[in-house]
Amino acid sequence: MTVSAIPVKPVRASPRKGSHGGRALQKGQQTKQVIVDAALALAAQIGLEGLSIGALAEVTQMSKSGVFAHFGSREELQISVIREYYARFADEVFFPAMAEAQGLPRVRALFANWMKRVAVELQSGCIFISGAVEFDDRPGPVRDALASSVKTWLAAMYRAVVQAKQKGQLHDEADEAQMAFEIHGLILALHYEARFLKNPSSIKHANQGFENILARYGKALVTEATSFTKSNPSLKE
Amino acid sequence: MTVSAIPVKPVRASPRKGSHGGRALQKGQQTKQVIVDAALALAAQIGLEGLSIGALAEVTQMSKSGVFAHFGSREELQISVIREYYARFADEVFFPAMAEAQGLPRVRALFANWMKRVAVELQSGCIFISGAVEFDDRPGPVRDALASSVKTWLAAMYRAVVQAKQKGQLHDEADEAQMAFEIHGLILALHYEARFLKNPSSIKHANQGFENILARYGKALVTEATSFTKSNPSLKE
DNA sequence: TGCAAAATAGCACGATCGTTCTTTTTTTGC
DNA sequence: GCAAAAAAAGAACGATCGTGCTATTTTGCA
Repeated sequence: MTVSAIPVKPVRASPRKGSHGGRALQKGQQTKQVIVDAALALAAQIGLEGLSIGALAEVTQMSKSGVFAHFGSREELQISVIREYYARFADEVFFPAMAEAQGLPRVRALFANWMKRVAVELQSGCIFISGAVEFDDRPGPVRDALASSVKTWLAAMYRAVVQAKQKGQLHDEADEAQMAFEIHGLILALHYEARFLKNPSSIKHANQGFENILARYGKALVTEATSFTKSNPSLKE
Repeated sequence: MTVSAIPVKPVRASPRKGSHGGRALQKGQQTKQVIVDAALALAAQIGLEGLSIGALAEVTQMSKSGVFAHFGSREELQISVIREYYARFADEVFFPAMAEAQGLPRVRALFANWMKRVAVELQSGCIFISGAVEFDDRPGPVRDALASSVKTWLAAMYRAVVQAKQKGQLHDEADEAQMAFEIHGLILALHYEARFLKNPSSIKHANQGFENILARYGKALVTEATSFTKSNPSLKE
């Protein structure tokens, strides 16, 4: 298959990485990273199942066997892609939000970062969503890796909601799992309606939906007075 | 690929269909229907892109070329599957709900039927969802057929919401498109969390989410007094 | 009952797939 | 700079894919 993408030259020989002399990656690790990067871009477009070693070799201007040797199997390649995707997702969505105070501010930040990322993925595609469809009844290590990544993220979002309730920022009857479920639905609807149906008002609807959820579960007037614990957020709280 | 499914014997020769002599389908149309049925089951499991003529021939115990001849191309087969899926969806979800009175009763019926169908599809898979992911940036007639089917259904749901508002059953500020978007999100989250993540409380969350939406957009007390126009629902209103 | 037409089978094609094995090239440590 | 080790290439494999072509079988109608 001819993939319309700009070829990515593998590093031919880069003796030391950059100028600051942190242990440079071995050559093999360098090119493996190049391959995984290309694979991630490819998988975002056409899905994890659409990932082919041949197409990947073409993009990276390597031989099929050269690409293959880094992973040993296609499944291992797919799992590497999932790990890479998860790492980037955490960097862009999760960690920045941890700088916000526990409770509603952090919930808002998590959602805002999530939205920001999905907005980008309306062009490139999201493998947490496409992968879920591709592997929803195909057991195996790839599915396991994907499900575990997704669960970790959703659990983080859920924890933030629980903390908001513990801080008294939500109604006493508010069901945290229910709230997390509805938020997840907004993101999925955004992805579906914007990316597939090309409906341009989806972003607005997703944001409005989030405000609606906050209005329903939150206590009416505390929305603005919650910046008191912005001190020293631990990454695993 | 070996598909673990019970083979479906094609009709060998059935001179007349049943006893009541309505114009029986030509033999060709009969087997075509058998193939499409099998293809629908297969596509629900592994996606429209996973549909292969070889696997289909195996399941229907025909030759590859025999199967192929009915469609002329794989794309045409996929489109046939989409049409069949759409027809069944309309029969199970849309038409029964049209028996309910315009307004909230019909909105409730549409959602309830939708839920009922998705609950079944938690085993088999939904090609409106998997297809959207597979074809979200793959232009062509298959994508067109799929998008048009989905849009038709979502528009029907939207119309029902609009009618509810026209009947004064929703707040004056209620945004119908917003409400339809949020409902769609609930269904998508249900499908994702139940089918992929195997989360058993998803159905409860989806139903609760729907009640939450109604509570937010509806006028508080009219929920029960809305059975006055149950007379003669036209199918295209 | 026979005959044209429709339906199905059989076979082959080029392409692509993941993977294995062997050989060549490049990198690395001394 | 040399030798050992690592990385990459090359070629081939069996399988499966969609599709075209030509036979064969089955059907529907006079």
